[in-house]
Amino acid sequence: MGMTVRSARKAKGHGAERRQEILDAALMLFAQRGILAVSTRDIAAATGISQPALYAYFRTRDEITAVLCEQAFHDLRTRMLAAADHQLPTRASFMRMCQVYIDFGLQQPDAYRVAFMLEKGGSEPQETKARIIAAGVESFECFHGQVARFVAAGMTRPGEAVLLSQSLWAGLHGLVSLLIARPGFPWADHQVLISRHIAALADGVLLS
Amino acid sequence: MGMTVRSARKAKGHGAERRQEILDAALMLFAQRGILAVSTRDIAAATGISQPALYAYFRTRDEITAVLCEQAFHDLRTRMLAAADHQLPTRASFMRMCQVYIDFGLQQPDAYRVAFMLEKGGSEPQETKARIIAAGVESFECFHGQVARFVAAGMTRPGEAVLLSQSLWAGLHGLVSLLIARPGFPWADHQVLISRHIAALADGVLLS
DNA sequence: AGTGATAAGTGATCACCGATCAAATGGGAG
DNA sequence: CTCCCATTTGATCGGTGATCACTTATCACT
Repeated sequence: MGMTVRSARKAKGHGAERRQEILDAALMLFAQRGILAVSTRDIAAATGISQPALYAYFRTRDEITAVLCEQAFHDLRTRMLAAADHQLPTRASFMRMCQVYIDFGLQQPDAYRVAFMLEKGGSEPQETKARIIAAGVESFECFHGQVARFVAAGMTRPGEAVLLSQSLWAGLHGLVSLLIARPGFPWADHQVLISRHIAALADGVLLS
Repeated sequence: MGMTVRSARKAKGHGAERRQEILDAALMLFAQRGILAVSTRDIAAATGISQPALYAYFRTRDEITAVLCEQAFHDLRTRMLAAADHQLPTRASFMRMCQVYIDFGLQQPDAYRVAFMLEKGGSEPQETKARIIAAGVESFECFHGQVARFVAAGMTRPGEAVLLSQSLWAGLHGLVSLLIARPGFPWADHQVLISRHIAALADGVLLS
């Protein structure tokens, strides 16, 4: 039955590779059915191993989502840095930065959900939770560094840079999280709404 | 044993009252332990009935949260209408409206979470889900009505009113949801951050 | 009062979940 | 060939949401 998959797996499986296979399978299932609807047994079956074997690579189910989250945030940092490189701090580059953030959220909704929208679990995954928050903080600091460039260029309205960054981040997050969480809402055209939103944020943060 | 509670319950229990008792107990537990950490058995025990009895009043666990959500949104509409009554559309009243929304979210974080931040459940609580979204839409329309007053007064930047409303709503939601979902983040002082955020939103929406 | 229909509540149970355990498996060193 | 140890597994634990058949209490009507 599962022999073919099993034997194929056994050929390789140097540990680290297997770990990544699990992550790949989990990511696919998360995107496909939604995070909460995927069980450890599903992930194991999709990977071609038994359910207890997962726990040799991850201490808990939440750790799988946490690692996926970290990977996604590494991607976000990469994107933001790539978009900012060699760009003068103009209003256009400000809006481009905002666009990068929103695109990231809409293209990786599950990672975004885990990072910023997930319910505080009842138990105490303190350490796992801390990793997710740390990944978010790291990305925010990258974001903050970008905003600081505009502050340093004297382009922003008065206020501490950290206040501007957090406010702007909240403004971006609001649209991303609502579009993700409530796709059934009677939204205006996404592109129009996003560009109008970014323009409003720019008007709120930058000097006119 | 549980006799005292049982007999006390049985004295009353006209159905509708019991239903509200369940809602009250659930709301308390949700606020106390977090939504996901409360089981139907917990709610039943707190109400003084057995767990299957819940299903005589609510078809599923999610319906309990949905009803609580509807009640919370009724409260939000009441607050917004009360705050807007007899107010001229000035920049100050605009910011007051924003403050009302944010206060609501921070004071009723669990209801807010259910309404706007909850994960799309894997199964199909289509009808229950629809009720939550409908409650959210209803509140948004109230919100939109308020924004429309500022548009009609010619105070806003160009753009369709619905675009402005959705963008502004997203801006407010972003701060509320992040403050709720990530209390451990190194936020700037809440009050300062909130007032700065509201000011930025006003600058982004209203004409200077 | 006695009786039967009706509503309400309950214990037992189902399938599933995340997580853990002792036992089985299988490839590499001697 | 044999031993060894890491890896993998079937079985199982406690807990979850939900459903079932059964008991209990209430009340209208003869």
